[in-house]
Amino acid sequence: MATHDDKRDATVSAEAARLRAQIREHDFAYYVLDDPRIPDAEYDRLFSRLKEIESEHPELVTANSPTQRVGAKPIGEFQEIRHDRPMLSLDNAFDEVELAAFDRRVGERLAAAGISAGDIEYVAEPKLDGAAVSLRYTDGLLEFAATRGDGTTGEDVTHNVRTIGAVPLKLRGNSLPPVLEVRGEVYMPRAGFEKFNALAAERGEKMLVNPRNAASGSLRQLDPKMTAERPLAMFAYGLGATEGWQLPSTHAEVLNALSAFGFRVSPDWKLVSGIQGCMAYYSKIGQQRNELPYEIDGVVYKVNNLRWQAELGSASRAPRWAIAHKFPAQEELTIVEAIEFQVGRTGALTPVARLRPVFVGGVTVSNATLHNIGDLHRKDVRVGDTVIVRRAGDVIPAIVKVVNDRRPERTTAVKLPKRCPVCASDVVHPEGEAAARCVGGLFCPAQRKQALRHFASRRAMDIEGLGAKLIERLVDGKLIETPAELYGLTVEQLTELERMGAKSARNLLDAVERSKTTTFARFLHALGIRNVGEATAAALAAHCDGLDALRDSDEQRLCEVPDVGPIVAAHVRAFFQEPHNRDVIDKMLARGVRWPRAAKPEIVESPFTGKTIVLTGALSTMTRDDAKARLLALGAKVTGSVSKNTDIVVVGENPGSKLERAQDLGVSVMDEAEFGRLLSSG
DNA sequence: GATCCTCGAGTTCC
DNA sequence: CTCGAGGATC
Repeated sequence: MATHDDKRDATVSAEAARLRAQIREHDFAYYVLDDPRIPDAEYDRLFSRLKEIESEHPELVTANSPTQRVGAKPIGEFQEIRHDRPMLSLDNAFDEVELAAFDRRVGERLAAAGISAGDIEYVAEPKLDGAAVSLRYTDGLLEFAATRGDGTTGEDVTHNVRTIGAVPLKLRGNSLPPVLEVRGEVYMPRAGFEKFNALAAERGEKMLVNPRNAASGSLRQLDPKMTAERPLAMFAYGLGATEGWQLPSTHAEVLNALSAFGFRVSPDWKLVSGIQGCMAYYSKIGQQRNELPYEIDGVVYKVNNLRWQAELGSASRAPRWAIAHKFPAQEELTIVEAIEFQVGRTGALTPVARLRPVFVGGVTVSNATLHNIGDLHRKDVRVGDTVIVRRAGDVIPAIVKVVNDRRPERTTAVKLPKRCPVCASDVVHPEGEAAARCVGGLFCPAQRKQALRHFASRRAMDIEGLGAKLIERLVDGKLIETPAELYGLTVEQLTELERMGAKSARNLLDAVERSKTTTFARFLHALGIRNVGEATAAALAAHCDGLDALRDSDEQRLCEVPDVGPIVAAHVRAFFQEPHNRDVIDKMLARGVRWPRAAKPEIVESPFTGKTIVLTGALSTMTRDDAKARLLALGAKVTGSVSKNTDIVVVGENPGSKLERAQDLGVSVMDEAEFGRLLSSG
């Protein structure tokens, strides 16, 4: 029966080969082309069938089989690998002047060699923030992978690189070179980074600091199983040593050849000409920077002509034919010079780090909030610490983490002050709450000033020109203590202040006068009752028949108002029970603050009526506030965050994360043009 | 009791 | 914008 078995084995072996080819094709489509051809379940089926065959016929297992990406065992330590051709780093240019100097040097050197180049042609591509690797293929099979190391000798990370889906274990194509060394960047896509961290946080496991560290850290795992779980990818960008292969004549052709071999090459590379071309590319990529699916720290320009590259050669550390044009860093190191506590309107104590000024993401940052005492202790930031400051997609600087190795000796953890730094009242920190608070209330000058600022703010009483600075002077000058006194100010009083002439005084009084006529909702909002913001104030105003009714409502009645529960009701009730508050309100009313009963606005039927709408990005024809007001008038509900209850997301210029979230949830999205059309039609 | 959805509050720099 | 927490809902 030997012949029968032979025949069967041959069939099985053929099936295994066929499965491998199929899986390789699907890997290529998925990881390299980013264009999956079959459902995951179907892929899994092919994969488990191959595993099944291989476990029944171990003799059929090949080293480059897709099942062998994660090798058997963790390694003990990294072996050294010497690069046949050194892995050089790149010189940096930080501005146009340095770039022009590079371009000029290239032109001069070529001219010296008798080459008249004119406007030099460069291949421009994004510079990824990851870890550089060199992959050696012999006869089309991945032999080993090494890190850059010192450029001459790197570490053998083959076991880890094999686990990366975008790295072919076997090259595509028919005529494969006997030896091909491919240089590329291993990186972690942003989405993968975020997903990994979300999962790690959920499981209480260690989180990754940023995608860059994540990539190089992942390559230095001893156990390839760990690396396999990291969502890594690779872009190929160049060649090392090659044997038995006819080199193309330009770098652009090299990139195309790498694509043909089955590597993923940056889809954003471009041929540009001269400095103008480079600068145009730089600003275009710079604009896209935050939307790219991976993190970059600049762009790279390489002389396209390979013969010219050879002519230019290399200095000791870096080639003369390429340069990295860096973006301003989005993450920088700096030193914490002090940690202070600010007191907010509600008495909340917020720790703020005063930083040695540092240039991050295009601006100089000197302050960063630490949110609350819990956050401060979790990060354990201390005075004198070196910290990583980030100003990424979001605008607000944040302290990412402390660099522990650089902590000076004899530092102590920051303690929550026992007394308010402004008024010396007690500080309480209720169990289970994030915020610690000064109990001083309006006795505390900080809280009083913040309360007044809130009262005058645009979305409350909208007193033009009355900002933080002026309030500070009015309170310190004992001209006002509560909002009621605002409505009794005189020109004579005001002009006694430093640098306050008759004209400025008149302007302020006019603004105060204008604010007297307002709406019930704005007035309620302006009072600054705890947990009563704009929306809740509007709900209270709509539900209660005037101030007198609201003043005397008990908690049960208040709870009938939508969005009001026992906690908010208690705050509202307590506010109006307080004699001082009643007094201040009465004074304001006596001095002319009023809200003419607005006729219930006729709701115009429109495509937005009854819909829940979220606005994101900047609109060109109106402000977001205007858009919101018009939508409200059409009977729509405007909220701040996208959820599955959202009907429409209106997207302006530079939309934030809300657009992404809308796409995730399948919420319908509308651009400004369409939005404007529907608004005017309604 | 858990989960989802909103709202409120606090914050940075130009 | 982000976090925390109150309210609503299942």
